[in-house]
Amino acid sequence: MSVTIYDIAREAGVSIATVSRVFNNSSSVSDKAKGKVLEIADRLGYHPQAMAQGLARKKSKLISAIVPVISNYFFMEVLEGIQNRLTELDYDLNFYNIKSTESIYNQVEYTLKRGMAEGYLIISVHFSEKEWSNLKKYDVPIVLIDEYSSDFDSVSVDSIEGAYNATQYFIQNGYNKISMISAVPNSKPSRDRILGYRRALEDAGQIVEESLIVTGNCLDRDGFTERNGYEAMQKILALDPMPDSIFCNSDIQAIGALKAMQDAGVQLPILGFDDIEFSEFFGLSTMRQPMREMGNMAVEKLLERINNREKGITHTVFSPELIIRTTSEPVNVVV
Amino acid sequence: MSVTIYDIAREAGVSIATVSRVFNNSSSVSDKAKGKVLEIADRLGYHPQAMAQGLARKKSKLISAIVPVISNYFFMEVLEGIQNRLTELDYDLNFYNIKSTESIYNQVEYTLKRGMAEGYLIISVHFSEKEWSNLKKYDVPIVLIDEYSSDFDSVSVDSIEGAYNATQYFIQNGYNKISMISAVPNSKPSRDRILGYRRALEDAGQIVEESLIVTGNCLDRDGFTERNGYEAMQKILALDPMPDSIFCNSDIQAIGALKAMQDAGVQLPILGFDDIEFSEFFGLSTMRQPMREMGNMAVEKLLERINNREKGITHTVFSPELIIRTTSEPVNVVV
DNA sequence: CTGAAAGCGCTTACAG
DNA sequence: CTGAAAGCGCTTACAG
Repeated sequence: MSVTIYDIAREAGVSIATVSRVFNNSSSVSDKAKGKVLEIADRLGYHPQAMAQGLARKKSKLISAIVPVISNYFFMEVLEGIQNRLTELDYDLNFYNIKSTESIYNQVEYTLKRGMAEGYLIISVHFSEKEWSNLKKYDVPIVLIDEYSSDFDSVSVDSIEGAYNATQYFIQNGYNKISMISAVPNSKPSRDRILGYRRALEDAGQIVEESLIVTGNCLDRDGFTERNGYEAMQKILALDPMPDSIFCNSDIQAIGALKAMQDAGVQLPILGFDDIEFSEFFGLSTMRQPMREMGNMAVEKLLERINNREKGITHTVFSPELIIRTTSEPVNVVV
Repeated sequence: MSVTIYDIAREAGVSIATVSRVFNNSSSVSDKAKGKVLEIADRLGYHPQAMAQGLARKKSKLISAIVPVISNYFFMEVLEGIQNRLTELDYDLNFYNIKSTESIYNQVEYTLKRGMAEGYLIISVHFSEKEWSNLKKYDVPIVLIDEYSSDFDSVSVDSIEGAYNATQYFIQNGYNKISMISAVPNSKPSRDRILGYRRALEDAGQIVEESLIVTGNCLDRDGFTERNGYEAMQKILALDPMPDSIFCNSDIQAIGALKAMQDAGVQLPILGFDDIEFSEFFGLSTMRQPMREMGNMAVEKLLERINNREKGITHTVFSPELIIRTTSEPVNVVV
């Protein structure tokens, strides 16, 4: 059996309270007692048990992250930011991958109810305002990442602004038949990016042609895949007349689009969204989302919320940053 | 304050034991009592608290995964396999990202000591046999993934065999100046793959030229990056005479290598290792590691171990599978 | 089928 | 600086 506070108290000839104290270095303990306890604890390989501490303290030092699917560059990088900040703060991270076979809402609710963590980070899951406010009743600290609800703190990127600026970049460079590769319509980021694209065109006095907004047939992961981008680009290439440039929903789709262009022997300027690790390598121009920073910031907010349940709800919105590399240039260098 | 078993017992006019029983559907409870408890629990939003259950049961329903760095395709896919199997089994997953700034051994040891989880999955971390056996003293269920120690259960892929077969593929197709892109020498998988490469050449009576085994200058992530592959390929292209084919340590490096070839306007047959999601899309021929399956299998083993601490230690080794797409062909189609 | 009670391993006022 | 004691929220023989 594992060694407990009792074992080491007995051996050291002190009370369990004293043992507990040396491991919490809370109130003062005589050097003598401390030394003895530490020595014995080390010899016996003792370590406080997280669950018991959690119960007694009524806090688990545990944060849960809930993501739709782990193997996606965006989540991965956000998660890395989260995890790094959390270890610095001596918190553990546990995470839940939403299963696509069951109701997302139920899964999130279930996780929240279990009450294992002190707080929750919910990434890229989209609910109606009604659903979000339903979740409020669990009265547990939550911060949303890449999503918005007036009921919870959130950190996200301004997709509309990003799409607007990306589109404007093309406009300012003289393009006037700008196509957009989008994703599934019920994806919030995708909708916002379409919105930004539209506004930029309208503000420039260009008309918005619905036929220029396309997505691929493969709708896995809401369409955020190379395959989707490849298919979307094939559709674009079949357009007559062809667009003169492409703003793409996500880098991963842009990479697929680049391949489609290459296979077709065509080169159109293209700009992505995200700036995943691959992008720099491929020379992909893009709107960068500061993913790790978002993860960090979300942790910060969550901890503040945990320490002060009453503070006002805040929403942090990062402005994405336009990164011009080669693919957005007139004669781009495809991979 | 959150509602407890006491609140609902009081309201239902039963003992806390009864309440507990309905939530464990262990022994029998009268339908009447059960109904009342359930109704009240639902109304009050009650749910058993994981930590208290953990303490009382002396098991946490929690498994920890320890990985060197989360944002890497290999880990991601393995993690996904793990997570999926775990939710099916109603276990939670929490994970630790090893920080590169501190001793890996200390970090692992610390995590083990905390004793929060019922078992641990340790992925791709390399220790000496001495270090591994040191860890044995914590007497906690552990299974290793992509790593080997005689002290613990493990699941991995036969890198030597994989490299052997990949190299042999080129040999059988008439190549006789096969180059290899490797990674840092202290990476076990890389070492094994070099070994397999060597043996295949030797068995075929070809001499092994050390100058043909190259890696890039960028050693982040042990060299498993596009950049490293790009740099390595540049070195290979500078060789005189040039090799006639390339076996590459990892798909991610192979993607970098493909780009280097393209930038140089050269096409040499190349074969990777891993079969990450990108690979199919790029037409990359490769030795597939069944990453998700490995994750699944590791979970299976860990649970068996948890339920039977005394069973014999086993090592499961998957044979990687040769996937021929286009890049290994004489005139390959680079992206 | 059900309750009283002990126990899981720790923390933390409280009193000294 | 230190101990006795209550409490964290649940589970589980034990007895009925």
